[in-house]
Amino acid sequence: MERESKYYDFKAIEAKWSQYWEEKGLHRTKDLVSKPKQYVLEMFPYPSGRLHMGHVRNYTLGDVVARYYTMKGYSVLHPMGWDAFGLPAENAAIERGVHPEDWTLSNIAYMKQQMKKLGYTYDWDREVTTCLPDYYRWTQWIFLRLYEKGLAYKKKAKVNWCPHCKTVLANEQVIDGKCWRCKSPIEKREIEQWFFRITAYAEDLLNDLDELDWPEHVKVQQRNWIGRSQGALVSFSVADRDLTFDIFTTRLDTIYGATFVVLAPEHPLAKELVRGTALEEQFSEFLERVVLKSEVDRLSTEKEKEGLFLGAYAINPFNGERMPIYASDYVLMEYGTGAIMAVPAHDERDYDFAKKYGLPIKQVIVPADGSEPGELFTDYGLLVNSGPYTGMRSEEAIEAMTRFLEEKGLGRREVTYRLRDWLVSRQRYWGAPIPVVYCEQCGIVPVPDNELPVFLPREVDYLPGDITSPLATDPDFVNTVCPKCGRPARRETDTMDTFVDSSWYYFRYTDPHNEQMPFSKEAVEKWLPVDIYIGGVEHAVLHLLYSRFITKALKDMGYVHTKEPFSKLFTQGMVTLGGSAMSKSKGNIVDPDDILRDYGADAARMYILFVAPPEKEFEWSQQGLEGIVRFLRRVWSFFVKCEYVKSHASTTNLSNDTDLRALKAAHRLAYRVTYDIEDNFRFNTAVAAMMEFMNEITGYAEEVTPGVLRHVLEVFVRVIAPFAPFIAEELWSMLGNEPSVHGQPWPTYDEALLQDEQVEIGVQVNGKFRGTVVVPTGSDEDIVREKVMSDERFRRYLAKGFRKCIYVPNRIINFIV
RNA sequence: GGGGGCGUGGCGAAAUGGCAGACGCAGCGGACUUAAAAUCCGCUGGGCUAGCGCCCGUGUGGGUUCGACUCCCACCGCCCCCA
Repeated sequence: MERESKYYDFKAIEAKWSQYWEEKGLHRTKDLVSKPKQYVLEMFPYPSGRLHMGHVRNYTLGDVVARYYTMKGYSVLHPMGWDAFGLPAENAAIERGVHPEDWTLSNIAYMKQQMKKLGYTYDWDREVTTCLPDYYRWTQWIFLRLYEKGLAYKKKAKVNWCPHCKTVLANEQVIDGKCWRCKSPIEKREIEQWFFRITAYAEDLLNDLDELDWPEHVKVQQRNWIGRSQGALVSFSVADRDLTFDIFTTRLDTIYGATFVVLAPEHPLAKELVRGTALEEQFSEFLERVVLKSEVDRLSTEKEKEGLFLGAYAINPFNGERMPIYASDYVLMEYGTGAIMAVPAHDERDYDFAKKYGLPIKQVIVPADGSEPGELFTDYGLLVNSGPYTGMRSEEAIEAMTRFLEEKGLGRREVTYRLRDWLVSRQRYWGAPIPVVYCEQCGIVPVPDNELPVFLPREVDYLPGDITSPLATDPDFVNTVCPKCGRPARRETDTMDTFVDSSWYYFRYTDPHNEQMPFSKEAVEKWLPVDIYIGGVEHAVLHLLYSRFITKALKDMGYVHTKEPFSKLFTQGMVTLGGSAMSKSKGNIVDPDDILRDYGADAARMYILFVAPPEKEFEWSQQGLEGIVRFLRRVWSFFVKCEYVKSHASTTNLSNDTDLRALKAAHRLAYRVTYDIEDNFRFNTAVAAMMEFMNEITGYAEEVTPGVLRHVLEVFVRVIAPFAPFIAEELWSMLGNEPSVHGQPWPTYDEALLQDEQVEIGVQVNGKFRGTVVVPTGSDEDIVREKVMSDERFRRYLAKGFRKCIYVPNRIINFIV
């Protein structure tokens, strides 16, 4: 294995070692029972064409972690795959006439080759591609299991409809309420669609967050998303009519202040109340208008609320007062019961509505601290004007009033969630077909397991021009026979949301070639949960919540042993250019190929790790890259200069003070890099530590005994190996060692060698920094004080003595005068 | 609208209650060179000073503390997510 050049020729080094690793199968998962396991996973990409810098950042982080744990002696699973169904493939088909499958598969081939160039340790024998039948077959299988458990069901829901393109649009295709392609305003249409009952797990999804080693802000986002609220259902009756309805409130304490009631326009009671009255026509116009509004607009506290009096009154069960019933867009049918009591004095949106429609505002809560309440006061406080509850604190009143409701049979305690069921139907071609058929005789019939997969036909019309799915245009696909009764039947033509594909892929990696099951329980038990999951913070809610739900459902069905898929999560920051995320449509892409060609994989990896802390967003800049290349070149020439050490055995037998200095530098380096990796992946400071080590050692290397120098440099090479794997391998052999450095143990450090004998202590007077003194490490206050007092420089500040002295060992001493 | 985040030199950043600016980029000066590039050495937050030094400085305003970039409150600006 001779080097081709005395210069740092990264192309030659990369070519040589990637071939060597491939031949030796270095990246294949080693299933060693004797070692503890570590499942290192990065969120798999959508194969959009080529890698962008965000991918490079994500996968480099994961690769360093995987390599680090391998060197630490773990049995590591580090797989990669493709989230390969999705809309862009269909767009490519429409715009360029390429078949989605061909487009996707060629993108995969390209991106895979890019990943290999970057030196990632993926076990490609376990590659998973969600758009291939041997994968989506199992996505369908999971759908069927959920269906059997009642966790998949059908109901009507709104879709976005573009009247011009005559097609159903995905949410991301609607921009400001307009079609992304033709800019015409979109409409809402209601059709029957499939849902997953994620709300059945709302409580578990919330509670189990506590056990996860996830960033707190992600947990907070999930908690808010689930949005648990504890409150009460209250039954109201309609005055002079034999009708009742339930409202949900979290603020039962304010019920004496209720002055009107608001129904969602979609509420069945609303229609019922206006039927046959003069208001009927006005109401249906109103309803039509509201239905088109987005939820964001409807819930806004800024946008004006629209309401319509329904000509009827409700009776407040606590005080018997008559309250007008309105329908308004700010109440949603999907949340709570679709009906609220409005308390304008103590709720912001009720207040705005009351102002607009001139409705009474009645104070029933005052601040507990006796301060003057404004017209609108939304906090807890003390009750006033509330009959027998007057004088109670809000918390007490809620409890007492709930008991009253329960005793009288007028209501009960209720917990509601903001979380809604997961709509999984997509009226698109490029996705996994939903495996059910519709039989006139038997109704909805699931496709039997032995008939899976339901293959996606290759040729269809992607723009069917009807409120239907592309698959519906293919009679060969649609027409089938009922698996139950054998009569003619129609297939479901919707495909599944791609979040379904990505909600279980981490299980498939453990057993990717299994043809009997999506995975064996044994394989999952061996590897799951994922020990460290790395990906973009933009997935903090959806993907991560869906995956948690699927895992819990599979656990309850006995297919897996774990109730949580990802023990530890690391969310990396975005890579931006010109202030926004790199994306094709914005044309702000930095192509990793250019970087690889001009600077090499090691430089690309080191740079992206060095330039910013990994959880933080960073604005791409090419300039700093030069610095990393210079560093690698400097390392290279230094090792060329030190090549003589290879004829000396590596040793830690020290002969002089410089040997000790060098050894200490190596131990400090090992300590700092280990600590930085363990402490939340602080790779930027880890790389800085390597630079500092180099800056130091190059100053006195020739004075170090060759065997000691060899030992010290071996520490350096092992430390840099996960970061810059190619050059590390080459440097390792330059030191006279056999490959591979990546099979070497991670260097350990000796605490005793981390401390210096002397330490510099900051001297403050009245908290102001005035200089330093050097004392032996670990000196007592007396010694330091003595040293300061006898020092000429501090005399002027301390001439009159001092009142107090604060000493922090090895850090600072502060005199208060 | 709701939710989540981020503000430190010319730039990326470090320091998470104890000497603000480690490490790197850019810049300036020097060495090498016929010259340039590359490389190497030195300087580099701002202001005042002949100099020793002194003052100011982590978005803004308050607070806690012997001591605050770090903790608390309010505000300003920017970014991300929303079935």
